[in-house]
Amino acid sequence: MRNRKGGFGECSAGNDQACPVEYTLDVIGGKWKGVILYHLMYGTKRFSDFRRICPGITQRMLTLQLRELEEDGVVHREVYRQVPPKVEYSLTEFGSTLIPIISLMKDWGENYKTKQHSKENRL
Amino acid sequence: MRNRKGGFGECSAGNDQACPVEYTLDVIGGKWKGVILYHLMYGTKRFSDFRRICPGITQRMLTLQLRELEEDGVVHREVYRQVPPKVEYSLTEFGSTLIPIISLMKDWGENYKTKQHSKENRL
DNA sequence: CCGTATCCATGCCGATACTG
DNA sequence: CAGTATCGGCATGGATACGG
Repeated sequence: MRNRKGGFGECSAGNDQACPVEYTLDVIGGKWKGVILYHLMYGTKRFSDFRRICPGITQRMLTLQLRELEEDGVVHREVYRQVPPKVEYSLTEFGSTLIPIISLMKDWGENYKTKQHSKENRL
Repeated sequence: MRNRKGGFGECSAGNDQACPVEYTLDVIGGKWKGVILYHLMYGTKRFSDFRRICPGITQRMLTLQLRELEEDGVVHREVYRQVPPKVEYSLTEFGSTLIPIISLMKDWGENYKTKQHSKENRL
């Protein structure tokens, strides 16, 4: 189970005591999931909103990542049956429990992305 | 720059205002980086320690992930020139700034990995 | 003990075209 | 507007053998 995208490594493969950190990364660590969750923190978004926010992502990938987040119960998908179609994505109550983590990652990224700590720059 | 492993998505590709969350995920989001950082929180580890802790990871991948963490300045690699060789890995001071995030991810994983929130189980 | 080198299968992901 | 379908390149990562 939960092997869909290759998943993140588990210590003691198949062990129930596998690192809890990996479980979390399995939920939020997808290539575009960080961006998606980050923007959902600030409110409901439509499919086209994400396409505008992240021009780099393809329809295919956006759909796949949103579906996985939905599967994991962190994102809610509300379909309005009308023409033209309208779909709204939002954090579920469960997904909201991720907000402290996303916020911390946002803060950390803001603090350190400008400062270069990579080895080559410290030589 | 920083395109080594495909990286995580950036909103407004090439924009400096790209999501800070993605920068963070780029550092800690590698397939095995979560496990590695998780265990380094509790102290210095040797190469062979990781192999014991994570039987699923190959030497190749372990090396690659450790090198990337070293490149990013979050992990320090101490080589003892002796026979048999001995190499110790530890968090740098910079790497320690990630501890709050790793800890939160650990807590979240522990709290929710047992409870099933995935869609199929909520039907 | 701690790696590197090489080969190669898998599948991720982008590009493109098409549908309700 | 919000997707699905299909194809294919190529990076990711496993297996194995070898080096300091």
